[in-house]
Amino acid sequence: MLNRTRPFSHVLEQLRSVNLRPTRQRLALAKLLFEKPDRHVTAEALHKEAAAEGARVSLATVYNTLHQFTEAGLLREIVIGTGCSYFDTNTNDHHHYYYEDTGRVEDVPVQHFRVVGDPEVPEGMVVRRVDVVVRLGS
Amino acid sequence: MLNRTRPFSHVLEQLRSVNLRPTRQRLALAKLLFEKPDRHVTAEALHKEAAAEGARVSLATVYNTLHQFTEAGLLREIVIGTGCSYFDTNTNDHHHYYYEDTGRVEDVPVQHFRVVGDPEVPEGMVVRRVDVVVRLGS
DNA sequence: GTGTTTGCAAAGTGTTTGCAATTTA
DNA sequence: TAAATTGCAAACACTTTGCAAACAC
Repeated sequence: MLNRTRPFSHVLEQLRSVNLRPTRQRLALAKLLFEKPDRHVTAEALHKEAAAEGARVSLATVYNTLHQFTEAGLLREIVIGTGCSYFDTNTNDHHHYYYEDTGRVEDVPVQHFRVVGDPEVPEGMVVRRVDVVVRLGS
Repeated sequence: MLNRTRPFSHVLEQLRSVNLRPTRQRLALAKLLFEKPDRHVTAEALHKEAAAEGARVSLATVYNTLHQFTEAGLLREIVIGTGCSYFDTNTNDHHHYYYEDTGRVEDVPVQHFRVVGDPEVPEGMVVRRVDVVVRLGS
């Protein structure tokens, strides 16, 4: 079993390397995000979580921080419905289950499910990413 | 080569079968959607297209109609960014290219690109759909 | 005529932005 | 102290909704 928790020193380094100051807000959010492995959070959810812990962070800052962390390579943004974005703490190549009833997002164990073949990309185009979402109902 | 254009009589039948009256607006939109094969439209784009043809259809009606057609099985809704929904006239199982620069959506020829493996779905859950989006940049 | 559909304008939702006050290095 | 960051409230983009007038059968 791989431990997917990201060491905190690594988070700090990565923030430094993109010139993001480790402010109280960013540290609080980073703790919530990276102390447990494989999280999939929405901005709203993370905001509530922070509030529940007593960390005062405005919703606007949560949005800004999630995007800054994404640009720094600490998070991956995934879009599932038009409703809202999810942010995934696992930045490795992998796919997702989406539970339509609860809105929950989970990683698909990559060995069980793969995309094969060459997508024959048009001249001058590059594959930036392949997103796979398995929509589950009951 | 498969002709993916949907015969108009079929559209009419399908509307009847779900108790949607073939109104002027629905017919105009259906013409725009199904007279060419493999279209990927947003509500805004379809609205503009209708206006350009002189068909007066309100944006609210375009939204309603797209959803009604989707429920009737004539369209498939695809989500790519949080921005907006695309509606695809190809309801067969297939995947999509997304051109990040232009926002254009295109079908991936299915023989070039497949998803393999068993997604090991949790107890009581059913795979409703697997969405694959290949994001292209330059 | 009766029930359906439309269009408008208003409301809704998730997200972004402008800017003064605050914090960090 | 200079530059970065925050929080608020307003702005935003896309979408949905309530309701009276218009339409289809």
